[in-house]
Amino acid sequence: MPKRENNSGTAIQTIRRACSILKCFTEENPELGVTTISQKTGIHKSSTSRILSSLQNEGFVEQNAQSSKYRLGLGLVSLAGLVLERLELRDVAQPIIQKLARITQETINISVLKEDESVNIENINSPQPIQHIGLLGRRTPLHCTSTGKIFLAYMTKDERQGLLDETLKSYTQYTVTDRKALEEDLEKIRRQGYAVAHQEFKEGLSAVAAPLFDHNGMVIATISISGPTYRMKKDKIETYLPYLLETSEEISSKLGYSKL
Amino acid sequence: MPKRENNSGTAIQTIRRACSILKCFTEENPELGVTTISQKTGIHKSSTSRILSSLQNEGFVEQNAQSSKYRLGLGLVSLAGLVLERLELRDVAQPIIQKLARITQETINISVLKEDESVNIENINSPQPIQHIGLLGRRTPLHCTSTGKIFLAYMTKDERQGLLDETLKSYTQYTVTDRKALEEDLEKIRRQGYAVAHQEFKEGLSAVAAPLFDHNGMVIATISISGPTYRMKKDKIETYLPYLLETSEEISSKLGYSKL
DNA sequence: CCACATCGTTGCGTCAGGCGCAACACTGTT
DNA sequence: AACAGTGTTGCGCCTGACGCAACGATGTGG
Repeated sequence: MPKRENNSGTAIQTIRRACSILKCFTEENPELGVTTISQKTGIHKSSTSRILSSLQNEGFVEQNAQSSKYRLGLGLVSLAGLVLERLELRDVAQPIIQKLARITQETINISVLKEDESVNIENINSPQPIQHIGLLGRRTPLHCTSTGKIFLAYMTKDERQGLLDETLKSYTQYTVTDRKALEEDLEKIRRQGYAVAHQEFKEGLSAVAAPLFDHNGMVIATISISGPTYRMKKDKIETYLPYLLETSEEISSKLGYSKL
Repeated sequence: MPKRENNSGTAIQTIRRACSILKCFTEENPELGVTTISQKTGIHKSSTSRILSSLQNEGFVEQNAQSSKYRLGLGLVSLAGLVLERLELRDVAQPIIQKLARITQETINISVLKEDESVNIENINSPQPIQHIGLLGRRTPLHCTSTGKIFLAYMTKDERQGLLDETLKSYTQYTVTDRKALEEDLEKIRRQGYAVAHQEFKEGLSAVAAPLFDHNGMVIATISISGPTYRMKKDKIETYLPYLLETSEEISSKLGYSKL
């Protein structure tokens, strides 16, 4: 048997396998067949079938009755709900950002830093039906998102070095891949207290983000407004900014932060 | 080795074990130690430790650096996000219910039926900080919640028989445990097109719910307003009702439902 | 301040349980 | 009707997950 199928170190294989199967499902491929999964993961078809069947018993995946393809199950939502509940931040922030959502009519996200990515833990989607940008739980890179740059800007240079890859991956023609240019951008973000990103991660997508501080003055999360680039021009962003900063300050102060 | 640790049939033990470990975590006990989990599940301490370690590699659990206790991880949120995204209903409903949340200032939930429980797939919490009633992913019983009674009311009697236990479990002194009384309640709910529950599931908790129909005229979900009983008196509910029904009709029509 | 209790982790040898193989039932296509 | 595709399932082999016990770390009470 091949020693390492996808990832790290010492762990129970069955669990590693089960997880790698779960991770096959994406936004683009929400339903997958046994054979496809088997190919993607390199796990034998029979094992794949058995693992899926086990996961189904637990409600982690469901099987489409007609196509007999599998998809992720509601059991995951229950567990994830507990994770989200643990984050007091979310309780505090939710009512407050509703006002911001109403004013801007754009998508609002709250994200936390998890390893070398930021993870959305709360989102209110824009009522304007363009594209769903604010998927709950979505992970995005740090160096090319407004949210991520906030995290980078408010950590020490050493921490930053540890998290960023050698070469900054380019996602669009606007992605900043030069280390020095990024550092300058971060310096500017620290000065002004917010971060902007235009199409640095995805074409046609723009966002503004501000930091959320806890009682220790640490940045524990970010709040961001995002929307299609054509709606998020400079003047529009300048209109939103005071509301964004007001909101972030209100949440931070409820988390026990004082500016002193 | 004992044949059945907790649940059904033929499945890979490691996965069943891993899942039963994950399911140890609750709202009341969000952080657990290896020994505690081992006792709860009946799995040997060493195996428990190894399984947790594997799950940690996958981001499904995290370990508190100080106490070295475990808690559920953000990796689950990413997967659950994909589940929620799959439900087009959620995209459609989210912008619409924001208006309802603003008007009522109470907690709004959207739930779907999953086996013999209803599962919250979307919630907007009340800005009034009393208690968090609308946990995402929370599962609630059918016969004593406004949401659940909607599902029961709009299914056939046979389906209902299949889902309800022999004896209706009593959660509070107000829980309807008499089969006949429940049927009468459901009949009333069908007539008026909404369901009310006062403290039937939890003391001090009240809610009103209405059905959401898809293009086939099937009830696929419910929308509910919930809050503390002292705020949800009869007159208050009557004030909310037209807004609730208007909202549910708006969502249903966007799902392709027409009243004809 | 040390003995003790309790925590979570880890080598080790064993054997149960997960594995790959191949045959299977089933569906939809040529 | 033959076929290529799906997902599922006995079967027997052998690997890999298991329980045991020892370990280091932590903290607690005498």
